[in-house]
Amino acid sequence: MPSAKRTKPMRRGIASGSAAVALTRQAEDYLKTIYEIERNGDAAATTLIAARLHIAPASVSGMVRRLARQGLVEVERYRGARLTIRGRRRALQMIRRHRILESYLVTRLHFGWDGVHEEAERLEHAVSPDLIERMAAALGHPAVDPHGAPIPRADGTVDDMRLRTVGDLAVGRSARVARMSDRDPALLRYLGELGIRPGVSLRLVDRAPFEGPLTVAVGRMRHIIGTAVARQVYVR
Amino acid sequence: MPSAKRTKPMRRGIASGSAAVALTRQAEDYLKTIYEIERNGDAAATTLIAARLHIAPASVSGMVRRLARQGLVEVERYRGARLTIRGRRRALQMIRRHRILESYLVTRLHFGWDGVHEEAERLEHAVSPDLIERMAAALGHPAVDPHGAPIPRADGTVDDMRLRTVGDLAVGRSARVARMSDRDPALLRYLGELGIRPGVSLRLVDRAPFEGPLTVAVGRMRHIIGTAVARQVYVR
DNA sequence: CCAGAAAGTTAGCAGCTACTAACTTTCATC
DNA sequence: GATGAAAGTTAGTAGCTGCTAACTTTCTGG
Ligand SMILES: [Mn+2]
Ligand SMILES: [Mn+2]
Ligand SMILES: [Mn+2]
Ligand SMILES: [Mn+2]
Repeated sequence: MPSAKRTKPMRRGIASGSAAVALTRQAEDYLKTIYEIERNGDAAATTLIAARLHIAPASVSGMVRRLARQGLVEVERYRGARLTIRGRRRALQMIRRHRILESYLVTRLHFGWDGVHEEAERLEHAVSPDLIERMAAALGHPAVDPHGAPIPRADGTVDDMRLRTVGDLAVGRSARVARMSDRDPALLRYLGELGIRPGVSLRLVDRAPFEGPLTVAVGRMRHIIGTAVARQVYVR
Repeated sequence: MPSAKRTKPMRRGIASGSAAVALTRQAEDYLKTIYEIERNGDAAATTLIAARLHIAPASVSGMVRRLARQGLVEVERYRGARLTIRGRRRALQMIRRHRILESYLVTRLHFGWDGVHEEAERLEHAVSPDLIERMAAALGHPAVDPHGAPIPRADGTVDDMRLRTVGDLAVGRSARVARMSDRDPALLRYLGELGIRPGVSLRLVDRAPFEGPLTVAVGRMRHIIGTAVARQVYVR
């Protein structure tokens, strides 16, 4: 029942400067992954991409080459991949879709913030730009998603500043929770139980030596959390 | 960013009787197509499947064999394919997804009834059962989609009776529009302009000889439509 | 009944994506 | 600077899905 099928990706849409080419689901996920890794400064290393996507490093080499052939990344052999302008545009488009979807599903269909990521991870490859913009409009064009992540605008811009984590906080300092990783549902449920969510204020009360657990005050509760958790919670 | 990837389809969900196996987008569309063709009584012929999916007949032979291997269809060589119980269950699940999606997109996100089919055709493969049931609940468990097609229930039952078309009507008889094909956006826009939509009453005023055009009365308007159009409008 | 047309199948090819195994390059450490 | 570990690449394999070309089966009309 589909309207068309191609083995080769086909051109789609009107496309202003450089035409938007149809990519596979996998290619789109690679671009997002490379974007996220590159945010830390360096080119995206094969092993990091592989780990994030739960695939073997050998598989990444092949896909990265295909992406390079399509002009979406630049590769320096044995060194890693960087998005081209076109690649970054596409990555940001996918991230916009993902975050609008998460926002819509949580606010309009009462998804839990811990399960919504997986659903968005699939839907982002199937929605049309039209549907995404309708959802965005229905929500009043939100600036952040349910996990506090900034939503890229339709024009391809984002305010994606690097934030400190609770782990970086000095003892005694307060901060407002800005954002947290949405990848691990169990972590999100745990943080939810602790009352740690975007917008909440907290204070680092104590830090045990040798990378030990941290004591944080949230409201009038105190919680002891591990460093792995503290590194996933971004504050402002 | 996906949680897992497999080359081989993997098992998913809990599965009561026979486990629900993950199928590709293509396999799911084949099952739907075979279901629709089989509604006319006969086994689904290779050429018909191919025409509906816009692919070459030779490609169908291969996929049908794979579906047979998975126990979703039974094939009689040179004769056509029929869904097994499992295949029909899966087809109906996809049709439920498709129609709930269309209903949701039209009523909640103001999609036009002419464009919504294409969007649903992609989304149906990406949504979780959970999301579909949330949408169904939000809509109050609708019985028909925006084109008048019955929505299979979550338990796998449908009221999918065969209907007559406007073309079958005797001159002078009235009938209520029940349903129409949703495949061709241009046809839907045309019917919309004529005021022909599910629920509307119409009367066949005249029929020109030799399979000629039909005159139908809709409200106090009269329209002359071709037989090809008349065959796409189902009445009760 | 039989010949040609229509329908259907098989074979061979290609691209995508993932895997493992084997090899190469780069890095880190002494 | 050598050397072993870590990172990365290539080669070969496999399944899915589509294609065209060539072949086989079935249908149809005289
Ligand atoms: Mn997410
Ligand atoms: Mn994804
Ligand atoms: Mn439809
Ligand atoms: Mn579909």
